[in-house]
Amino acid sequence: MRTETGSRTATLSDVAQRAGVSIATASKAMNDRDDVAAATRTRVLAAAEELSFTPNAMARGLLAGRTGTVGLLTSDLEGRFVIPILMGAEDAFGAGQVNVFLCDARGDAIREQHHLKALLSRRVDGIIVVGRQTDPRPSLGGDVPVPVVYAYAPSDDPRDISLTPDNVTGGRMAVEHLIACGHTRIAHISGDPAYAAAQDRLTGAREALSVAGLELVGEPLFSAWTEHWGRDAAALALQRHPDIDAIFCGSDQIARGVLDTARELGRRVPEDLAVIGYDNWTVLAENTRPELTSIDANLQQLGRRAARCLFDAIGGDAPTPGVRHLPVKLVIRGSTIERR
Amino acid sequence: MRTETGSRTATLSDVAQRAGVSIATASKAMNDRDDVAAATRTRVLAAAEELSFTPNAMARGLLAGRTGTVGLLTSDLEGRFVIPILMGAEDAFGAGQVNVFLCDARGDAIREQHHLKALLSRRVDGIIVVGRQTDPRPSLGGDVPVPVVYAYAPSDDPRDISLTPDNVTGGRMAVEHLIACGHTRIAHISGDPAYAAAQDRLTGAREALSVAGLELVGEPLFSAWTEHWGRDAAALALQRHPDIDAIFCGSDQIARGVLDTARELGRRVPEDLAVIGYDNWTVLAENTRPELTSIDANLQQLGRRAARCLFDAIGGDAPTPGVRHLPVKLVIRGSTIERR
DNA sequence: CTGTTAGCGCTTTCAA
DNA sequence: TTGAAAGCGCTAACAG
Repeated sequence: MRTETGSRTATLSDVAQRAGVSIATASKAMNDRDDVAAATRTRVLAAAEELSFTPNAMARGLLAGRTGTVGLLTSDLEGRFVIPILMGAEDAFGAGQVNVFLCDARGDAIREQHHLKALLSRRVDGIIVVGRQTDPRPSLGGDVPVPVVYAYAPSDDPRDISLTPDNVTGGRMAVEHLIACGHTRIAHISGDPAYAAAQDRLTGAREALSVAGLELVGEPLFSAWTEHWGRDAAALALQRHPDIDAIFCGSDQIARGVLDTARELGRRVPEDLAVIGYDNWTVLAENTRPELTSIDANLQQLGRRAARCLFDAIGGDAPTPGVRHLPVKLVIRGSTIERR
Repeated sequence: MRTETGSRTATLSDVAQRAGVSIATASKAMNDRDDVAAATRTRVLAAAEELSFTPNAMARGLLAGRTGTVGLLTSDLEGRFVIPILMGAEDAFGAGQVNVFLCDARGDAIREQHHLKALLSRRVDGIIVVGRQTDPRPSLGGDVPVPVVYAYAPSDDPRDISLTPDNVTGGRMAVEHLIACGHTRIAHISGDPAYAAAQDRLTGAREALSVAGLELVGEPLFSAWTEHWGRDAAALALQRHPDIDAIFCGSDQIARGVLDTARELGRRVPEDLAVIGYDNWTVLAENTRPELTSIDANLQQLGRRAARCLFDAIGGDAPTPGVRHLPVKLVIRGSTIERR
C-alpha cells in the first residue's frame, strides 16, 4: 500500500454512481449480460476502469455458493512432488480462474486437521491431498463436505478417488529397456523395502524379466534412498556377481551412487554396465556422467488429471472411486545407450 | 463428497435454531464473547458440534474487511526457494490462522498480472512476491491496494519493501572460513556473471581476502551454474595454478563438479584442497564425498521475516521501505574440515 | 444476558 | 432496458 490515497477499494456501488446507473445495472454491465444498452455498458466499463474496480470475489462467492478456490493439502516438505502437481492443477483450471490454497501439514495429523478446518471455513470448492510416498495414507474421511482427490499417495479408503503413478509399469519399463539394450545380467538396488514404491517397482521388474525368461542377478538390495547406499550396494553387488551388466536402481539418488562406484571400479557405462534410475529428478539425472536414463512419473500430468477429476466431482458427476494408476514414461540418456 | 446426505453445509442460523437461541447469540457464543450465559454457550457449542458447523470465512471477511489470506506470487518454477519461504510464512502466521494462495507466474509477466488480479479480487490482505534470483525484479507498482513484500528477488523500486539474502556477507563468510582453516591459495569458480548473486558473492570473497592481505588465485571463473562447468573449471584452474589449496564455489552444483574433478586428479579433500559451496542444497551437499561445506541462505527464516513484515504492513505500521539483506549461515561439513 | 436491526458487496428476481 | 428490493452468512451496535 505504497500510495495510500485514503480511498478504500472501489465497490460496485462506486462504479454505478460514477456511471450514473443503478448497482444492478452496473452488475449486469460488468458481467456481460445482454440486457444492457451498449452505451450504458461502455459507460460502466469506463467508470470501472477509472476507479480500477476489482469485483469482490468473496461477496460474489457468498451468493454463488462456490468460491473458485481449491485447497492443496500436502505433507511433501521438499515440494519435489507437490510443485509439479500444483502446476498441473493450475494448467487444468486455467490461470486465474481458480486459485489454490497451499497448506503444508508437515506430516503431522493435528496440523492437517487444522488446515482442513481452515480450508473448509474458506469454503474451498474441493481439495487435493498430496502425499510424499505412494503408500496409501489415511483418508480424510467421508464427512468432508467437498470433493477430495488424492494425488501421489492414494487414500486407504477405496471409496475415495486416488491418482498415483504406476510404479509396477515403471519397473517393467525400466527392465524392458535394459533387456532391449541387450542386457541379461540385471541386478536391482533400491531403497527402503517398506515403501510400496520399492515393492511395486520390483514387481514390475520381475514381470519384465520373467517374460524374457530371465531372473534378477542376486537378491534385490534394499536399504535407504541415498547415494551412499547406492555406492555401497553397487560395490557389494559387483563383487558378488562380477558378470552383472545392468543395474536397475529404485531412485535417481541411488543410481548416482551406483554410477560413482562403477566409475571407480573402472566399469564403462553404458558399455560394460548400464544403469537406470527412477524419478527423473533432473538436477541429479542430467548431471551424472554419462547422464542418467530414468523413469519419469509425469507428475505435472498427474496434477492436471487430479484437477480435472476434482472439477468433475465439483460439477456433480463424480468420477468412479478407487485408485487410478497413471502412466509413467522412460527418459533415455547416456547411462543406458551409448552416445556417438 | 462421499456421503452426500442431501444437506448443504450448516449455517449459523441452523445452529441457532437447534440451540433455540437467536443468530446473534449463537454468534457471540461461538466467538467466545463474554456476554453470554455459560449454559447458553454450552448449548450452542453442542449444536454446532452436532451439525459440524464451520463458520463461513467469506461472510466473516465481507464484514471484517480482512480475509486472513495472503498471496504468494512466485516465478520460481522448481520451488527450491519458494517452499522454504512458504513454510516460514506459515510458521509466522500460525497454521490455520492465515491461508496462503500460491500462484506460479512461470516467469511470464502476463500470467503474473492475471494472478495478481485474481488475488486482488479474492481480497488477500497482502502479497509476498518471490523471485528465483537475487537480481532486482520489476515492482508490481504502487497502485496495488494491499501491502506487498518482495522476498529473495528484491523489487527494483526502493519504495517497496524487499528482503533478500546477504550474498556479500555470504561470500565473505565462505572465504573467512577457508582462511581460518589455514588456506591462502584460494580460487573462485562461479556461475553466470550476469547474476547479482555471482557478483555479490565475489565481492564478499574479495573483502575477506583483502582483510587477510591475500588475493584470489587467478581470475574468477564464470560460466554456468552446473556440475559440468564445475568439473571443467576445476580442471582448468588446477592446471593453471597447481598450488591452489581451496576453491570457493558459487553454488553447490558447481562445487559438486569441482569435487569430482579433485577426486579424479587425486587431490585429497579437504587436506590438499578445501571446497566450499553455496546454497546448502542438501540433496547435493549431503551426498558428496566428503560432504560439502556450504553457505545456507536461511530461506525459511527469510519467509518468516517476510510474513512478519507483511503482517506489520497490514496492521498499518509500514516497515521502512528498501532492501533488507538478511543473514546467511555457514554449514560446515567434511569438504573443508577433516573428520576424525 | 438476549434478541432485533442494519449492513459488508454482490447477484438476481421482478416490476416499472 | 433499467432499478428497487431481497438476501447470501455473518458481526456489531443497540435496545429490551
